[in-house]
Amino acid sequence: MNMPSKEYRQRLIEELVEREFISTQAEIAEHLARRGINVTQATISRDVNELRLVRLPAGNGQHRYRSTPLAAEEDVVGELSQRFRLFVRDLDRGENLLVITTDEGHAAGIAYVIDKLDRDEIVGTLAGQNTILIVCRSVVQAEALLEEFETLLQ
Amino acid sequence: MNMPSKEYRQRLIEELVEREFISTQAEIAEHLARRGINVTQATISRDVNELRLVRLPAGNGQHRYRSTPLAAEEDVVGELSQRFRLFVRDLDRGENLLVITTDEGHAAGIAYVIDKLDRDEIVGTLAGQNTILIVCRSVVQAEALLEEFETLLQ
DNA sequence: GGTCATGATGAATGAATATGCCGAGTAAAG
DNA sequence: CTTTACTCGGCATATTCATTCATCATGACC
Repeated sequence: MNMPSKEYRQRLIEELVEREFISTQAEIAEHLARRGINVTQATISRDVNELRLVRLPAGNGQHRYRSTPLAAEEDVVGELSQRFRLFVRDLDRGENLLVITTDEGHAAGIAYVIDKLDRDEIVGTLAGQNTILIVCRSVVQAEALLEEFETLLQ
Repeated sequence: MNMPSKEYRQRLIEELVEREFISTQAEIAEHLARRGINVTQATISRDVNELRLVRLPAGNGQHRYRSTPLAAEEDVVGELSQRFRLFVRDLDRGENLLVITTDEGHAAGIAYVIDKLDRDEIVGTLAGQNTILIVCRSVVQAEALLEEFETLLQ
């Protein structure tokens, strides 16, 4: 019925909460209305749920809606870190090698994702059933990469 | 007045929400009560605010309090379905076969998980790079299984 | 002692959010 | 052209959360 689709509206909401200090769903509805999108709070509530937005207390009685990393699925890095979180068991470094232990059977999948990164410092990857070996150009680069991955995994 | 201080109570709350799946403040109050700490929802509300806890939507209408939206997710069936969503592209049925299309390289991983289910109605699974073939005992069972999987993915 | 200020809390209530139910629209199947 | 199945979203309401107001306890001060 409405040309501006649900998807479009939700994208606007995501942008909105990052750009502005939004503390209620009614407020979101107002902003959308100014853009010509008229929906009720009920709809916003459903959107907020699907987008997995969060109402973060400021500690002083104020609140602000924020998106969470858990919601960022379009974002490549976000998605990547999700997948990693799920399947990567362990990270280790030895010389210029990184060893990643994964859930059984997932090594090939993770390795494929890593290959797609097409990083210069990675010479190549080798995947077994639950282990990936990443060969880096240098020890220093291996360390840097390890740290980067660990950050991704928090 | 109360021996168990406000500070102590708040520490308990922080532990609690990380350890258990808590979705309302009333629930928090219950748990505390079992530990002999009797406070009302009003107090919990103030605590939640001061601790800056967050009520994170699971995307399916459920909520869980978390100490930070950035916190790692390690548990829960609800999140397992999330994992599948990331990797399962498509579900299809033909006769007594289910065909699952996955992200490139992930077929083996998903197939392994399915194998571990050890379901009677599954005769066996066959995984390529991005496709899994599940052979069921009967057409009816294939249909039921498909529906079950689809429910998991919502 | 009394008085004042402060902080924690509950009861009641107001504000904000979630949801059951229904109808409209749409697409696929028959 | 029906029927069926789904998705979306409004309305009304239920649920959940925040806040106001009053009370009690504590400590500082005179």
